[in-house]
Amino acid sequence: METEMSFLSKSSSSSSSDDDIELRRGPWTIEEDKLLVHYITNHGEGRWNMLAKHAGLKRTGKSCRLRWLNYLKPDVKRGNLTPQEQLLILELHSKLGNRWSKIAQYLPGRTDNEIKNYWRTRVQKQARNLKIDSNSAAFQEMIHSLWIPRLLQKIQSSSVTPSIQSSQSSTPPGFSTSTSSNSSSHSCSIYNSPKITSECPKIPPREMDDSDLNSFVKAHFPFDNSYEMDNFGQLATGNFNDMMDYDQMSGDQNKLTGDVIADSFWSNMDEFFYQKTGYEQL
DNA sequence: AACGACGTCAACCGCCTATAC
DNA sequence: CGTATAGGCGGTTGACGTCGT
Repeated sequence: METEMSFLSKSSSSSSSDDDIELRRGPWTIEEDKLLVHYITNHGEGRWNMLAKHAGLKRTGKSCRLRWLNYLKPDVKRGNLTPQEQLLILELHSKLGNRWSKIAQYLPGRTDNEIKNYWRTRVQKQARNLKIDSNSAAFQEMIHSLWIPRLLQKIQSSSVTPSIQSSQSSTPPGFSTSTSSNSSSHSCSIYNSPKITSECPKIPPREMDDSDLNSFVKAHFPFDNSYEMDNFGQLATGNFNDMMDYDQMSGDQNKLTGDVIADSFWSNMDEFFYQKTGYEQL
């Protein structure tokens, strides 16, 4: 790690002129993380350039801010996105486009960076494989008529597993827990699929303000941190102590819960597309 | 075992906007 | 009003891990 560290002369920066210290770049060390967390715990966040200096970090304010928001902040969630979260991202992206920070506002504990990475590595990959422009109407259609119903189905079928089963309240509104016999044909008209259940989340109209979006998300994707913690246990491991043993958390627990669902979902997706569309797989 | 291809994701870059002066 | 600075955002990069051959 340390060997990859590079430096940047601060003299080129217009934001500070007092000394010509070299700024570190590249991966953060545990020591740097500790300094940053300790400083923010005692003094709060903000004024990042000053913070970096006072915390004794040879980093730009921007770098500190990013490290804190995307990694160190206690409520940052780790682990694969749950099907609910994936569903919400698909929905919100269709409304908001590449406004990642806006989308992230509706996914507690998830960062814009994470959502952006998810979109580029998972969703855009599928578009590439299908040779469809991910911004095209055809791809949007694909998402709404195939992916989203499939995700809803996944959510529903996994509602009997511990990952989705609510420990204290009910299944989130918008997701049926009904054990009705024809659940396998579950789909939703709003996604241009042939069959309807009234429990599907309704896509808000194209033009929405923040309160519209908030209402939609609250009504249909009501997972907050406590809900996620209840249901996914170690999945939400965003505190500093846990962060300090990331070696331990690589895999085991995650694979027991939401990750299984997410992994199998994506691993099945290629096959699913092929069946539904006849598109050649690459 | 070695190697290359590919996927993931943390981190950086450059631009834009808001705010202070 | 104009300029400087900080913060925020989306796009991109590159290190590293995994998988297939």
